[in-house]
Amino acid sequence: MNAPIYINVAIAVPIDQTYTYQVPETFKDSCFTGVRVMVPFGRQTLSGYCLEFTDDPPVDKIKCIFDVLDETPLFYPDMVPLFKWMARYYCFPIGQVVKSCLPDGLSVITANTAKITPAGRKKLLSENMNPVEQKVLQYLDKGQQPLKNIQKHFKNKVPMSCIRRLERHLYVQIEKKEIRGAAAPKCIQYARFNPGCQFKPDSVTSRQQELIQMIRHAGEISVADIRKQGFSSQILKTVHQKGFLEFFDKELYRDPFGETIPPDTYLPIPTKHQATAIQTIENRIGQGFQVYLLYGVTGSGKTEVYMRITNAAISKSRTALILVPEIALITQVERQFRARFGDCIAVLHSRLSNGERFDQWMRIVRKQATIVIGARSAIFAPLENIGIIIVDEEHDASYKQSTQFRYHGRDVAAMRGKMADAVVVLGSATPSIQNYYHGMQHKYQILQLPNRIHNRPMPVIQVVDLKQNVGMRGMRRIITPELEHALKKNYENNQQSLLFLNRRGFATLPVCVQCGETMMCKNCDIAMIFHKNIHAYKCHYCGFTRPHNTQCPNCATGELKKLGYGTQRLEQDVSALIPDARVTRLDQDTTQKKDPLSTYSKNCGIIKLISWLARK
DNA sequence: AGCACGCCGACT
DNA sequence: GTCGGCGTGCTC
Ligand SMILES: [Zn+2]
Ligand SMILES: [Zn+2]
Repeated sequence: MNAPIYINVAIAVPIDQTYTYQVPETFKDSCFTGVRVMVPFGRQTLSGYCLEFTDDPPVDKIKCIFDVLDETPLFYPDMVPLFKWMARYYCFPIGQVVKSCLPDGLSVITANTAKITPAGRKKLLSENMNPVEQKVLQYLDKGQQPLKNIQKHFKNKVPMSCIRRLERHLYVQIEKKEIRGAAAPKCIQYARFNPGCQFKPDSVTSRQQELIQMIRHAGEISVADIRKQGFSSQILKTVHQKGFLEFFDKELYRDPFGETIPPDTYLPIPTKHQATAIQTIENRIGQGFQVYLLYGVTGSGKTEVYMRITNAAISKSRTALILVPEIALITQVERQFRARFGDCIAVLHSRLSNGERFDQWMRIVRKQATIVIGARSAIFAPLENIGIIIVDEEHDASYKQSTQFRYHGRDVAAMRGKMADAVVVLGSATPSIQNYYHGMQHKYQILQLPNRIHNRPMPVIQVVDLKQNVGMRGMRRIITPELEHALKKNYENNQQSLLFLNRRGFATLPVCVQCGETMMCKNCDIAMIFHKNIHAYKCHYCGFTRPHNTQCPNCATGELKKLGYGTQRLEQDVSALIPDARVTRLDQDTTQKKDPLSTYSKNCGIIKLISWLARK
């Protein structure tokens, strides 16, 4: 008789505790740290995460797990101490910590689902029944529904007791149902010639023979491609039934960017400071935990340092994790890394679809990707044996999650690095005070890149006091003579100009000509912004809109004057100022696409990017 | 978070 | 009596 196996399970409920379950013999070979398990929890059945094995159960009454949901663990055991640390440090229930660290769309939800019974259908015909119950039965007659949906459908007007009464009278049956998340590896059906068959050309029609020839020629080909070549699904079915070809599923890797990037052909020679930084970090990889603060001015070539030290980690058989604050920047960094490292890169960020994110996650778990580039949540990527964690633009506030589980990506990075004996590199041209202090205290080591690459001079900065424009109207308040001159000079020299303005929209201040009040959002107490493209006022906080001809809500009759200067207006005015220049606006309204910076890096013509990139 | 239990007032 | 509203406590 083997000793019973116990596991500690974290369940995504707001309870600051794990629970111990027994693993029955049937699951002893499939239950690992990092898989999800279905467990009985009170009267419910929930999915939980297997965190660790244990020998001594804390209480006497130990239940058994019902099922193991994953073949492959979703994370490696070395994440468990990090989960526990985060749960304590950020005061967040451990089950929900684990849940928020894993990609969305995996959670299996079990819902109490109500289903109408034959007796219920009969009752529905008899007509003499409580109207509320009748409505519920009619609703369920169209198909079974989770209890929550019933509540939602009837706007909480149906008391639970009513449903329970229906159950008691056996008009409905209530049982627990699993609703699986949508994210599963996307598979494509492929066909190939069945090598085991005895192919007799005279046993098929000429069209069927064409198909077989084509498939034999191709080796393997997706069913979708076969259909594209004009073969019907019927003919495919027939040939399959005759045993000449076989179908198989191939997992599709959804490349979020789908483009091939030519490899780097030459390596830039590092500057003296770069070389020192690279050497220092490289020597440390594999020698234990250390945080470096890479303090490099803009244009000093931090990315080159990142790539060199990533390469060092890879050649020491370790993995690398690169955190970038903005999704827009991920694309840039990814392109450079892909050019040097090829396909062993996974990308994780919030704009991937659940399916794409799941694919990337599993590529990392299966060690098909050893370099991960991503935004904040990528710090939880299931990499094993991490050699280096790089946090680019370390000072950036978007590393701090500001809802729910309020972790700080940069601090978690430091802790993960510490637990994994990895090297952590925090890069910034303007380090955060906290980390600079750590550097001064020699807790972190500061590496400086004081010069720009190729000894390019630092940009000339001229501060222009806008107070000199106080009396001006329209664009002259914003575009000073100095700026106009600089823009025109750039245009004549065939160079780009970038203009930054931290106000989205066209007019940012709708003021009533009659009473002088500013029109605020009725929900949010901030000014409504006029947007030219939708020709309406919009609240940037809640999205509430009002039509363009809205009258002052305060005095009800006053016209609104569109004051204040936003990016759309700047775009219009600059176009008027230099009519031949190509002007592109880059703000949240135009940046929704996955690759906003591509135009920026490709076009060397005369482009003005009027924008506010950094933060909403 | 669910879900039970239990107590109490408002109805048949 | 019974229904249902809500406060309290538990979940391996
Ligand atoms: Zn008014
Ligand atoms: Zn609003």
